[in-house]
Amino acid sequence: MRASEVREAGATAEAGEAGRTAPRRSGGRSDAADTRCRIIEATAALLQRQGYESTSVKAIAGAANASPSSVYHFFPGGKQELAIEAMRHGAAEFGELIAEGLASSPDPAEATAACALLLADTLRESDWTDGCPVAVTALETVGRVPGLQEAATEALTHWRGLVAAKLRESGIEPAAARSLAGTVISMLEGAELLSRVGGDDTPLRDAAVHLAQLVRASPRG
Amino acid sequence: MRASEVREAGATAEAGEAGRTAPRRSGGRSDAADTRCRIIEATAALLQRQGYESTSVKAIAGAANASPSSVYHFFPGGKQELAIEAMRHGAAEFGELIAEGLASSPDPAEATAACALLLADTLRESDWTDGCPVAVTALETVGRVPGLQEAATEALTHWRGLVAAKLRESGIEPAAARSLAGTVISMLEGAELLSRVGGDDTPLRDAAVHLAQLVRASPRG
DNA sequence: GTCTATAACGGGATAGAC
DNA sequence: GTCTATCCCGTTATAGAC
Repeated sequence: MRASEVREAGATAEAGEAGRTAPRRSGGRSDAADTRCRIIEATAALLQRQGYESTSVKAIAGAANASPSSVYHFFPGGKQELAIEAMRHGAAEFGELIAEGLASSPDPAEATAACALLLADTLRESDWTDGCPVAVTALETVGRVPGLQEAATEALTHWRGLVAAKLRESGIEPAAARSLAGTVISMLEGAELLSRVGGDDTPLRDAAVHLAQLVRASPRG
Repeated sequence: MRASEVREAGATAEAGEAGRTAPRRSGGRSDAADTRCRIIEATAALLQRQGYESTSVKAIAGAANASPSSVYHFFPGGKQELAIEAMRHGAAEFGELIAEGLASSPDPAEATAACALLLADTLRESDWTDGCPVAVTALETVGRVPGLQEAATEALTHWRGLVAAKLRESGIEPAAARSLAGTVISMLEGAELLSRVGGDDTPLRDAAVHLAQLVRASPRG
């Protein structure tokens, strides 16, 4: 989900109370699957911005233009089940963003730097709200909501795999590629944290430079 | 605050209900300043582990062996005011940890790596609970609790300053030192996130290797 | 300064009509 | 499937006794 879409969804939910009570034309795209999808997307956006504890089921329902009981209808496991599914959804989209950055150049150093710059642009253009969809929720619930921790670990592993594949394609040794890819994800996560908290994308831009340096210096890079 | 102290404090609070209701001998160290201090330390420990939203005033009072109204007595601004002060407290201690790591070697590359390894040990030995005292709370409340965001920014800036000073001492050019120091903090934050979520200190250990590489390659390093 | 008690509110979750 | 209404609980914060 792009930042603009998130903002639109939020605005619609806030301003569109009339739309919720008014009968919806049945020829539209508002079938069950669509409602379920809206709930997941709204949850993903809220988790990305506020994390798990600050996001109420009521707020999710409001943002998705649905009633709280609809949420429990589609997700009998309640907030936890929904959050897990939403995290997977957000993680997949974030993975596409990383893949887009990696694909921007055949040179692995430039591609890695491009990832950091892409995150910097996305974050700044969203007024420092659209960061990693996993970080806040994962840190908040580590050791206390196993399903979320598992989903977060899968996401981080997947992203690392994307980077590692790019590094290996470029001739970097598999063991070095794996380790370096983990460091790339660590750096992106940390720099995004600093950029978001400070309201300044310098950390992500510096990360781009230093990541490129690291990749260039790696064996067979 | 060390991990062992945190655990002791928690255990005391849970098992020591009798101690709370029993009259305390007035010759002890339980004066007002001490109670206030216990509240701050308990809050810092809980913020570090669970973040802001998951930490209730009741839980803080329990962990500090005090009553909720004592909390409001010392911190009329309520949870926010207390959290800000606790974050500053935790940030100062974390700064000492970083300084300890930096002081462990005259070589800036080894010193930086030592920081990452020190965090890895601290985190693992605390069963992945004692991470950065700022990260969770800062991410959770970014854009919504300005005082906390400000305290977090101050902490991150301070830590970066510690690293930058070490780099400059070693002859690295000031501009490069500043930028590289920011990247060091980014990497530590990100690697700690990955280590904590994954329950595996490999990211922090890999970060140690790659940070040392970066510092060695920096101009005049 | 610390206690007990409670107000005021919002949270997650459920029941049953339609 | 979606709505309205509601239950129960935990939360922040305050009041007043001691």
